[in-house]
Amino acid sequence: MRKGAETRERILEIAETSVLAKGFGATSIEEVIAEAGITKSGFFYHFKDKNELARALMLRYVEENDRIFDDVFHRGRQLSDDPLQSFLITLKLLAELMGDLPNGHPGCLIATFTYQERLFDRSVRDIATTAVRSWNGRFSDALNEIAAVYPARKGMDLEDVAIMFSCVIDGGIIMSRGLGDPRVLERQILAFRSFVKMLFAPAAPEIMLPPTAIAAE
Amino acid sequence: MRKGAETRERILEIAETSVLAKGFGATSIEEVIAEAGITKSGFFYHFKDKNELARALMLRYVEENDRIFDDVFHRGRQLSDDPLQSFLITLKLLAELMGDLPNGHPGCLIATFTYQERLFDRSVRDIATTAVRSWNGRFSDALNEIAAVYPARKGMDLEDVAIMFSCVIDGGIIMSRGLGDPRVLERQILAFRSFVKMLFAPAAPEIMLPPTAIAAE
DNA sequence: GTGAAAACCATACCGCCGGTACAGTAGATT
DNA sequence: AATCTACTGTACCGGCGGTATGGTTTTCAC
Repeated sequence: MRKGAETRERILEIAETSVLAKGFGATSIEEVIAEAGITKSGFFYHFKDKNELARALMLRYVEENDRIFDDVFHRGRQLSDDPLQSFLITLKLLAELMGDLPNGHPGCLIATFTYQERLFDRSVRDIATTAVRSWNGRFSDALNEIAAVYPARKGMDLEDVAIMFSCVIDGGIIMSRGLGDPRVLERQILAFRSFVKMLFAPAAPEIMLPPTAIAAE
Repeated sequence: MRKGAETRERILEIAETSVLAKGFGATSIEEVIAEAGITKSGFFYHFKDKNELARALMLRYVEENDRIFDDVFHRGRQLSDDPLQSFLITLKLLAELMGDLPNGHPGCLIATFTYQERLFDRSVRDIATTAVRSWNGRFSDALNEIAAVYPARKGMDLEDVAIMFSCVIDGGIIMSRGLGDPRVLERQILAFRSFVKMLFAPAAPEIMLPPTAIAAE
């Protein structure tokens, strides 16, 4: 029982690394089981086919990410009562988190999967869509809370700004890899953070940095 | 000779569509040749192995993208002498271009390939890296030209802003697919455009829209 | 400690695919 | 007429996803 969960977890860990490096289609079960030290029968005991592996990978990734966002948003709210400061702190914490990864961000499973959608059935894609919507909703809520206190610049849809954050993260991961510089992602999140600051503090930036701000520079 | 180039092009077109939908590893040569109406021997006459197909796809994609950027930057410069207006027009043209695609953007080959790097040899990856650097350089140059005329906000590295545009495009493509809404990409480019406007026109937005601006709203 | 369920292993097999090899050919070019 | 281009046809190899089936060990509940 516990041992079964451990093996399952090990399979998922190995598979995720491979998927993020070669893609799902090029990730062979044989290779995964070789690294996990089990047999093919052992693999198919845990996952009835490759699609179920995909679904499990997706679920695992989404849950892990939810935990991270929960944590970082929670700490942001703890460190300031002001919604803007709170969000800026959250962004800084996230940037630090990304920057502290030794070999850069391992990659976003959602991104890989959207570029291989034809390989999965609807259930897998639905998990991804739901997760993305929920994360965007989180950012959107945070921005709307800020806008209720501070007047936002006109002509900017906050929903689009929320989605842009997801774009910057996924794009930042790709650019980090493509340019071979792991720090790009961290810098991108901080650049986005600066834009958020600009968005809500157009005229007098000094006013926007009350002494309650802790992590905000 | 001409016929050979035509067949080669047809193979590349079919392969690219498949790669963007299923990934490179899951794109089978058999499937490509079936759709192209040729035999396996015919395929290997044009490409000595799958890696050479990857390289050809990459080169083709990079060249096509270069042409698009050449065109859209050129038109931007034609429509205004002011570097800021010129860049804003370019961004708007690009957004329109993306929005006019009937089924949304087909996908960025660079993005797929960076998520499948282990499948390709160095030459393919080098093409991608060089291309990304050159595009970022383009945006960076444009931003620096603007900064020479308009004072940019402090605390923002223009290099990061340039890279962010690439992030927004690649991220926007992923989000468009993931959310099932092709218009997300267009909206993201326009949102980034608004940020650029904010970056260089902090105090008085009205001044930044002289009558010379044509496409700028 | 025993019995049952969980967590595997061993073996054999199918069909598809990437890739190689090699021989042949229709049509355009020179 | 000879040559080159752009293929077709056939045959083969090994690896992989996936199925099937039967056996074995480990773990846990009672």
